Amino acid sequence: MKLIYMGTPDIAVPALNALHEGGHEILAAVTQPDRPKGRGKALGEPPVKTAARALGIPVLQPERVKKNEELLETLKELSPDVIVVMAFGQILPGEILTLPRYGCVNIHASLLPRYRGAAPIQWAVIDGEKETGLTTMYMSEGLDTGDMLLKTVVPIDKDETGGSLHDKLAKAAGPLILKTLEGLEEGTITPVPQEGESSYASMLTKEMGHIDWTKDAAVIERLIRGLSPWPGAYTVLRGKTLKLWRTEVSSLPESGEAPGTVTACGKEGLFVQTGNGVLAIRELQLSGKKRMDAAAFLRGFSVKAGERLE
RNA sequence: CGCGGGGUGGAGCAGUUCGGAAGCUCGUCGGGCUCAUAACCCGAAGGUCGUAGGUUCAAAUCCUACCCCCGCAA
Repeated sequence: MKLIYMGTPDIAVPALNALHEGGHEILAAVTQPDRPKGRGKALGEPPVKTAARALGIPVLQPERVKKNEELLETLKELSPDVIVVMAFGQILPGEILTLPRYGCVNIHASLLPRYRGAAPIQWAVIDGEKETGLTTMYMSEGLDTGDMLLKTVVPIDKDETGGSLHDKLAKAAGPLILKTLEGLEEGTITPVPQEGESSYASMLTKEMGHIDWTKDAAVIERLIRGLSPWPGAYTVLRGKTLKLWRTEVSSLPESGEAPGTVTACGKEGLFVQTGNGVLAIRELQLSGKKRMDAAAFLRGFSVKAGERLE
């Protein structure tokens, strides 16, 4: 099919490549404008732009897509059969949604109608879900509310992080979108309205990662996994940010001390009392330092039992 | 020029203020003790102190430039 691809971050790259390899004619890739990023201030281009250029696909980077006559005209001239959207980052106006013959198809990283919205992957981990997946759907003007086409189910492992799940889903998106387009062309897919329990996965913020030690150890452990590697979960040790990368719920008995208190530290790691249970810190990173395992950290930085994490 | 921390044997760090012997906790190797051990005791190897210049009798330490890593912010 002749299509236009809209997407921005890493997760949208494999699907673009798959469409290209699958023999579809990609008329253009629409992505967000280059923005300053990184430590310096250098202008960085969205991953989808990099990927599209590598494939020789023209790139469009409108500042915004709503009320953008120029963009609308360009899209009309290209006359795509379908527009495929994955993690584009902007809401598409009705004029665009109805433009292609087969409409606009979105790839969403959850099993809809659950986890609509911006950060479905991380929230699935944080909530302790056993599985999640991808859903392709027709786009409507609501947020991830359109009729569903196909799904792929992906299990969530015990040690799954937001990052690892992100990668799994990104890979799975290619085959799913190819199958979806094939089905649309052959008329073998019946769109299904979203019914049943829906939920919304709000955007992640840095502040979410500030650990509340009064929570259950299991809840904190999942939060740390879900927010890894971005935006990361952290606590504060002696006034410095201490990121926690890997933890385990410990079987050690509770100390009876206040939540956030370090109860023991040694080769096995750092143990922290939570609101319910003890959490063992395996891998961490102090502000300005590299990420390292707890044993290495303790060799150069002595933490005493009884210290508080805030 | 967005703000800030840092580069010291294989790992994590101290030492830099106020120049003057390369140190700590581990790891590795050898030996000892032990029924045994990730425990304990004794010993050893291993370092261009990020790079390049400069100041000095003398630089990890002071000055200049550059490279690299990381936290915040986006």
